[in-house]
Amino acid sequence: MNKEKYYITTAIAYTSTKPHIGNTYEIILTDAIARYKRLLGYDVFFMTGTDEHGEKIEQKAKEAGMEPRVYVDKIAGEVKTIWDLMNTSYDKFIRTTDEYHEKAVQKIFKKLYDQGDIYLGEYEGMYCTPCESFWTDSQLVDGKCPDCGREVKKSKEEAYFFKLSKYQDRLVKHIEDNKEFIQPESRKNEMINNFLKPGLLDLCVSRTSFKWGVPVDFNPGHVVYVWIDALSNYITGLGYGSEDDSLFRKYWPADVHLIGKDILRFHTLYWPIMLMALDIPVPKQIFGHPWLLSGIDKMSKSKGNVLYADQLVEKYGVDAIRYFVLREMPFAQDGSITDELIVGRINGDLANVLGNLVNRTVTMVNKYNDGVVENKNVAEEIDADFKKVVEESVRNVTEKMDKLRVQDALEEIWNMLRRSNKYIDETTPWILCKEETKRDRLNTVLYNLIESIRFGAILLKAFMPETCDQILEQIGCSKEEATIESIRKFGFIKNETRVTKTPEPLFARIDVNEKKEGAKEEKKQDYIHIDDFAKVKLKIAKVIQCEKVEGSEKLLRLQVELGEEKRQILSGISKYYTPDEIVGKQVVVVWNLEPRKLKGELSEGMILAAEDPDGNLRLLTVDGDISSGSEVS
RNA sequence: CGCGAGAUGGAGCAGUCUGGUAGCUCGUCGGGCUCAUAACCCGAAGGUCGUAGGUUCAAAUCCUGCUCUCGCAACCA
Repeated sequence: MNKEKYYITTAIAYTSTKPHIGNTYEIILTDAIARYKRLLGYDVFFMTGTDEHGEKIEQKAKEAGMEPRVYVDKIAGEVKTIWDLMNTSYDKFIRTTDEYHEKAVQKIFKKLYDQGDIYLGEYEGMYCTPCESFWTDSQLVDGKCPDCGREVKKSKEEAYFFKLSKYQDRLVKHIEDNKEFIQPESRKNEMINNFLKPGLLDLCVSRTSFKWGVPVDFNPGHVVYVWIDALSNYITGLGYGSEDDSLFRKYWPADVHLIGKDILRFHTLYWPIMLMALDIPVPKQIFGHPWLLSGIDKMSKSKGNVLYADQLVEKYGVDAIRYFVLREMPFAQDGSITDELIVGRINGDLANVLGNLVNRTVTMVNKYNDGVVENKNVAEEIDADFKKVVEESVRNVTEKMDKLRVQDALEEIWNMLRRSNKYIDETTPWILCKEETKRDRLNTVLYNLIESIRFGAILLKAFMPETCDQILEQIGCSKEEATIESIRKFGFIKNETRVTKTPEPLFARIDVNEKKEGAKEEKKQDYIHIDDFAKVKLKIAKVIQCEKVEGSEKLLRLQVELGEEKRQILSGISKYYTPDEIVGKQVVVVWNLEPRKLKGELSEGMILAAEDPDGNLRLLTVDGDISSGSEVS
C-alpha cells in the first residue's frame, strides 16, 4: 500500500539579518507537524529555506562591505545553523540563489509573459531620491519619506505587471468553496474584504532600481521582484521547471504552507493566482501563524528586545525551547516569550509533571522489583479510567494536530501525564510494597505506569524528539518500536523489560531566585555618574496654552513659560490628557534638549512623564507652588 | 460610520455555532502523602462572563446600541 503523501513548507527566511526566536518558531512549528505526520505514517516532504534576493540585502551587503553573494552565504549559513540547532527535520533547504531555482523562475516569468499575464508598464509612486526608494501613500509619514523624513516626489519607473484581476473570480470562488483554505479563518475575511472585494490591482513583478535578483532574461536591466522569485520556491524546490520534476509530480500540491500572519496576503492571493496562471493546482491550505512577542512588544532591533534561539537554547536547552514556543503559542493570537514564562513552563510542565513522573516511576521499578517491568494482570477498578485516558490521548492528540492545533495537542498530552501522576497516588505503590500478597498488584501498577509513560514519550516524539528518546531509554524501550501502532492499545511493553538503574532527571528545576540575583548585578552596570546626570538641565515650566496638533493622534502643542522665557513644546500625550487638563499645570521640562521638528512644528524641549507597564501615563509635576523657570537638581 | 477579531475569578485561556448546574492551567490558602526534581495528590477561596437594553420559562451563549483592545487596509518579501 502506498503511503499518503504530505508536503509541508515554511516561508523561506529573508537573509537580511539573523533570524530571531519569532522566525525560528515557524520552523519549529512546522517541524512538529511534519514529525507528527511521519509518526502517523505519512510520506512527508518538509521544505524550508532562504529568500536571498532584493534591494534590502543588496544594501545590507554593501554596508557590511561584502558582495551580496558572500553576504547571503553567511546569513543563510546562520539560518541553517539555527534550524539544525533546533533539531528540525526538513527534507530540503532551498536557497533562492540556487541555480536551478533561478532558471525555473526565469522560465515561469517568461511563460507568464508569453501568455499575456505579465505586461510591461510603468510603476508610479512617491520616490525619495536620496534613499532611492519608492513608497506608497500609506507608507509615507506625514507625506515624507519614512526613512529619512525628506520630501518625496511622484516618479515613474518601467516595470512588469502581473494581471491579477484576470484570475480574481476564480480565486474568490476557490476561497469560498474551500473553507479550510485560509487559516485561521478571521484572516480569510481580511483578505476578502480588504483586497478581493475592492478588486485586485495589478502586481508589480519586476524592478530596475537594484540588481541583486533573478534577471529577466528577455529584458536585461529588470530583475524579477520578490513575488515571483520567492513564492516559486515551493514548486522549484520540488524540481518544477527542471529536468527532473519527479518530486513535484509526487508531492504537489502542498498540503499546507505555514507562514507568518504578515505575509498571508502574498500566499493566499498572489500565489494561488500565479499557480492558476501556470495551470498548476493551488495548495490545499495556508496557515498564517501568529507572532511571538517579546513580553508584550513586537520584537524589533530598535526596541532592543530581540531574542535569539541559540542564546535561549544555551540557557534552557533545545527541547525546553521547542516545548515552550509550541505550548505557549495560541492558534490565532500572538503569544509571548519572557524568561519568567519559560521558567514557568520548564518548572511546571517539564520538571514537575513530566520529568518527575518518569523519575519517580523508574525509581519505584528499581526499588520494588529490581528494575524489571512485569505485568501480573492484577487489575482493579481504578485502572479502567486511567487506561482509558491514556489510550484516548492518542486520538485526542491526533485530532488536534489534524487541525494544526499544536498547543492543544500538547495540552492533551499533559492531561494524560497529570492523570498518570494521579494514578500513583490512587494506587499508592509505597504501601503495596509492604505486603507480600500485594506484590503482583504492585507490579501491575508499575507496568501500567511505565506503559503510560511510553505512550507519552511516543506522543512527544514530534515535539521534543530528544526527550522522547531519553524517556524511552530510561524505561528500557527501543526507539525502533516507538511507533504509532504500538500505542493503539495499552499493553505493548513486554515483561522482563528493564528500566535504567540510574534515572537522570529529564529537566532540572530552575531556581528563580538565582536568576533574580543575576538581574541585580546587571543593574549595577547600568549606573551613571553624577556628571552624566548634570548634563541634563531640568526646569519647571508652567503650561499657559495647549491644543491638539492637527493630523496627529498623539501630539499636543504646549506653550509653556519658564520665568521670562516662553517655549513651544510638542508632547505625545494626547491619549492621556486633554488640552484643558494641562493648562495651568507645572511640569518638568528638559531644558537643554536639542530642538526638533515634529509634524512640521518646532518642539523646544521635552516634558517628563511616567508610564506604568499597563500603559498609564502621568505627567511629572511639583509638590506645591514654585516659580516657573526654577532649575531641578 | 473602511473591514475583521476580541472583552469570562489575580494571570493566561476554553466554553458562544447547536441557550438549561461557568471549565482548564498557573498563582493564593488549607490538608494529605513520602516513590519522586520542596515534587505529587486532594480540598477551598475568588467571576453580576466589558456595558445598557431586548427575545425567552431560562442568556457567557441569540438580537440591538455603546465603550474599550487588537489585527488588516495593496507591494512592507
